[in-house]
Amino acid sequence: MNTSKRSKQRDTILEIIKNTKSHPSADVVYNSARKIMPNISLGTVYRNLSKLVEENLIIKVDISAGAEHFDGNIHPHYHFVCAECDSIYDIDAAPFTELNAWASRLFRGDVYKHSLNFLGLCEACKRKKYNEES
Amino acid sequence: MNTSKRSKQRDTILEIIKNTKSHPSADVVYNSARKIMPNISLGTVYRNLSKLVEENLIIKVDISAGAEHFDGNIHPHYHFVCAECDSIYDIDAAPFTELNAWASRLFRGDVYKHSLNFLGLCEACKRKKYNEES
DNA sequence: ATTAAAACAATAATAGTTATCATTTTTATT
DNA sequence: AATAAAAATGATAACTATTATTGTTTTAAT
Repeated sequence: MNTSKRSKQRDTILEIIKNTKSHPSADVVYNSARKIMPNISLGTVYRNLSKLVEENLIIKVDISAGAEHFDGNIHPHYHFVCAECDSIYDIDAAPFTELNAWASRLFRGDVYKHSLNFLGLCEACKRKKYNEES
Repeated sequence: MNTSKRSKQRDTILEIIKNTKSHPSADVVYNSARKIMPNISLGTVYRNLSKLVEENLIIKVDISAGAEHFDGNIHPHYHFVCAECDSIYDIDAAPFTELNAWASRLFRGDVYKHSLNFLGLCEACKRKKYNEES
């Protein structure tokens, strides 16, 4: 009893996100989608991104950036954010599930999950900085 | 050689944040401040919050909420966010400094720091839910 | 007291997102 | 294949959070 109807727009949006590791924002998805469907509207992109998140087909990256970012990798994992270029990268490692129990011991309340973000300088920006200095 | 001049507005804003554990947003700080200085403007609140963060007198909480939230507790610590009421709580425990080295091993780039947020149900919402069910 | 830098209040502008609505598409049923 | 109800769409208005602008006031060093 799924109350949603398929649409070319949603399929396109899902495919765009599944085929990139760049954790795009709604606006970036919109511009990619327009190359395939020039008449797609920004509202449609936002609506479908929300729906895809609800359906657990994609995830919303839990970072405090200006805009929301989305991830086609739905396996639990952490993220790295570059302080210089704001790029988001996946950390390819299994999360520390025991952290939830750890927090439960310190806090009166139920702990459902956690998110762990690393901030630093990515390889590309590191290289750029090195070249500028030399 | 500090290029900033003191103001009653900034002192008031700092005091408000230092005297609460509620991790207020700019808007909440603005409304608190207006009770003390009715003519303070919202722009002044935003400007001073940014400045206080720059000066490391307060921190900006690293969560992906609708609005920014600020914390007078400048000691490194993690946060708990309630999925029901969006309240933010401090986790009173020393951070796992070794996580940065762990991430460095998995990722080509320099890791400066990390932020760890727990999501769950706070004690107050837990109690509320329990009373509704009974 | 003078003066330049900084901060201010008021408000306009911007970015990101959500809501509205008339039209089109999907999908289940005939 | 035709019908019809539900859902999705494009266009656009509205909204929320934040930043920028500007003329005036305050601060603090001389």
